[in-house]
Amino acid sequence: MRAEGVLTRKGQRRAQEILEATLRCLARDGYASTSMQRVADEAGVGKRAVIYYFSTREGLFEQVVRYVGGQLVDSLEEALSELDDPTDIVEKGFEIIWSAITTDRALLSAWFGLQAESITNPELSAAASYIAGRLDGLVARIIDAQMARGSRLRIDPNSLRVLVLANVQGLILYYLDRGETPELSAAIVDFQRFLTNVSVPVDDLPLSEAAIVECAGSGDAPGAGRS
Amino acid sequence: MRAEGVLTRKGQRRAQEILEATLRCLARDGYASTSMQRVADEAGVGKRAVIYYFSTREGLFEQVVRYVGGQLVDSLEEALSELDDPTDIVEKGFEIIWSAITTDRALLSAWFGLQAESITNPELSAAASYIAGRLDGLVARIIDAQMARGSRLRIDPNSLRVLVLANVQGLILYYLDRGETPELSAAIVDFQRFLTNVSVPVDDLPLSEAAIVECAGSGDAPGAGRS
Amino acid sequence: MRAEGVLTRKGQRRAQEILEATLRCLARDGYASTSMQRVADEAGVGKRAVIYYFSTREGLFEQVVRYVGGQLVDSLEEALSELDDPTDIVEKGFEIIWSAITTDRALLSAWFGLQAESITNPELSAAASYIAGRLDGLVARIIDAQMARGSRLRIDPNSLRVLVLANVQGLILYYLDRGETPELSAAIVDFQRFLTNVSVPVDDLPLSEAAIVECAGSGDAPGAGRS
Amino acid sequence: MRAEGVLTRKGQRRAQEILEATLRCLARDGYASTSMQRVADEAGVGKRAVIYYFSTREGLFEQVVRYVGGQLVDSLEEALSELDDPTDIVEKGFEIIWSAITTDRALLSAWFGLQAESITNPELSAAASYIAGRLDGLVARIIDAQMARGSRLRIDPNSLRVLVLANVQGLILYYLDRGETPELSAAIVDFQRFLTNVSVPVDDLPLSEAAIVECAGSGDAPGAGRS
DNA sequence: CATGAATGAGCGTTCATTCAT
DNA sequence: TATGAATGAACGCTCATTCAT
Repeated sequence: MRAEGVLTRKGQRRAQEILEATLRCLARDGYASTSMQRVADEAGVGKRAVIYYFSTREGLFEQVVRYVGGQLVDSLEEALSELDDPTDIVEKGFEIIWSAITTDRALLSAWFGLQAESITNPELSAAASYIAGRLDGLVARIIDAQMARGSRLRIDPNSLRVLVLANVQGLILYYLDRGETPELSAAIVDFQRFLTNVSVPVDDLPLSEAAIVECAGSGDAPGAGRS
Repeated sequence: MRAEGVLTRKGQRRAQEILEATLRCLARDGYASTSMQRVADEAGVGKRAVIYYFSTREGLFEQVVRYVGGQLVDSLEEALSELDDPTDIVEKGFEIIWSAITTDRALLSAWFGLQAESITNPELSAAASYIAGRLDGLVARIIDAQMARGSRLRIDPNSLRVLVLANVQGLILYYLDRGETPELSAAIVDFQRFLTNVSVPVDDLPLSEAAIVECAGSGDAPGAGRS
Repeated sequence: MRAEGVLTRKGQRRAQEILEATLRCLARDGYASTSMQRVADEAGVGKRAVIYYFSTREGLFEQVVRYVGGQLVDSLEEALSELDDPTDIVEKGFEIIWSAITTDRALLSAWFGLQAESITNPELSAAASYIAGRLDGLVARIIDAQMARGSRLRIDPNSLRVLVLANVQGLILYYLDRGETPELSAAIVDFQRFLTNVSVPVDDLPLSEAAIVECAGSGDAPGAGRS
Repeated sequence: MRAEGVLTRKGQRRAQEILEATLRCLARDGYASTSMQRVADEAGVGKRAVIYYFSTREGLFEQVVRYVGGQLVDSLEEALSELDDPTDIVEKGFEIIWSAITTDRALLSAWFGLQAESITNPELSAAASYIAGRLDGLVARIIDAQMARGSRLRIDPNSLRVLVLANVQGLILYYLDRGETPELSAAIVDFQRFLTNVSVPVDDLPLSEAAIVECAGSGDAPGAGRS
């Protein structure tokens, strides 16, 4: 692939246009139906040009994921960097991710498609890991920052990191499958509560009853039937 | 697609063989490289037979997911039906799912590939929802059973159901991405602990300190650095 | 092929229906686009039934040609049998053939399609020869009848027979290619005049030698029998 | 279809080879048995190449007919252009056509197959008309040349043109159906004689009126131009 | 730097035909 | 007698990719 550093001005613009055309195609037609030909047509260039800039279909999608996924994590990082309060971080982070999901179903298709493919196609692993890696780092840094700020965690930080990532991905998949159901909203709230309560401000010790109770569930939940 | 009800004895056997050949191909070559031709060769039949029984590539994979996914949930259901203790259920369930994952990476590829596709391709939604739906029902039934047995939940049962499903899927994705890392193992243990403690035996009330502490984290975690 | 003699009453009716459905298809879709499936749909029977009665596609078309072509020649024969005057015969014959053509373009498609195929596919020769053979016999009989009636021909009767057949087929092809142009009409009139004048009423003799020689034939032809 | 103007040198050579391979296949296997695959094998190229250059089976045969038919008419034109005497023209023309037929039964199969198909398939009309049109023009030009040279015709020139074409096609069909029988040979001789005598050298006049009228045409035809 | 020509692989369709009942 | 199930062959389309300029 022609790395984006060895291109002329015009070439960069062109590559950019193709990338954006690809996103429009993904949003409209889905992952499997987005062929190089369609992308080329959408971008108003020859199919050959797409190949010239991105070599292969995989290469194209890899760049798309890097491009849009990167933007997502960038905005996450920027938004979260200004926050201190764990509760804020959790809420703000979810808000950003959620709006990205709602806005850009196409990216998700590309992302999960890539992830699924990467299970058996090692060529794609790198691309698939890119976003995951950045998210991973982001979460890790937040956790570290919290700890540096004096919070104590009721859970191993690495384990917490994994759980955060797994929940984000799992909840997204749930959303993609069934849409924004009430129980999903409730689950998100509960997960946020879990995150909030898992970190213990250093001056709150010893543990208060309230914190413990809120950790695992809302007070009114016990005994409620399934709707 | 020739639904599996309008086939002769031989036809059913044949369809079955093709399904199993498809699994072998998926396991060996991955999702993208598994063509109808390869499946046909693997099954020792003509390509035309594959098309005859499953119409399209998507149709084939849909059936594969239904077939293997169904078996997975079947065995889960059977294994869990004999268990009473929440802790046992949680452990046993994870054990079964995990062994299925380890054994059958191919299924997962098909499953997540389908899920990714179904985001934008409505034809596949049904198939993608099938396993999710069965898992959903299974989890719901377990929760109901627990409640019927007198347990109280510290969390809304629907929310719990969503969280369980999201964590299972999220942790699987994590596993697929990075393999079986120590932090993943730790996260699973922590999630299992969360599940165990979220349900309160009716005779344990009022809440003991111990339960609370165990709910969110191991006692030795606080203060630990990232490894 | 299940010859039409070994069928039940119902079977004969069925075969007949299929034959007629085939004609409708030929007229509507043309030779190449008339598949067993389409014929079956048109006839409202299963595709397998078509095969049952006519074995192969070629077999079906062979029967169609025999059926409709036979009817054409039948009507020709009947109409011409009542005529005496050469001029009448020629005019009447052309009229009948021409109306058949105009009416049943489909038959022509089948006929010429078959003829074209039979050039390289010996299986079809028999069918292709059938109509040609009957036409041939018809023309020969007319010529013989004329001669028996005392006419002398200015041309060898076998040669005449061939020229009649060739002109009929050639003019039909011309018509199929360009439609009913003025020059075609003129050519037909001229050909009819040629036919009319090629036979010399016995009581017209002697005839100017020059005319005979220049007009159309070798001097030794008159009076020669069919070989 | 990739018109033969937008190809590279190599591409033109390739298309040519495929065309010639098609002819060999037609000659060997016949029209119906000549599949794109067989043509590809015969030409030693991939099936895909055949499709690339000719798009469809029909397209391929269309080009074959244009190619070989064109060559036939070319050689006819060239050979006839040097001749003056009507008798020579008639004889030479038939000789050339006849040798082409004898040599290349395959072409005829393709030609008449196309003609038959074109009756109901308008896509093929153009191709079917191509040869017919060229032959038509050739005959017309010969007739005009004869008239320009001072010959008078005993028949309307347009009518004559149609009759020539119809007889050529009709006699070819006869030949294809029964082979080279003695009566066919006789008919050809008679037809040639008809052609020879239909044109009256200007210095032969006056001619016996009777001969003119009886021989072949309406009295008002001679001298009429083509409409 | 950029592109048109060309190609191999795969897919899904129609078609004719055979198998088995 | 009649028919549904099954299959091999071919076709023509899209796709991704390579060749050659």
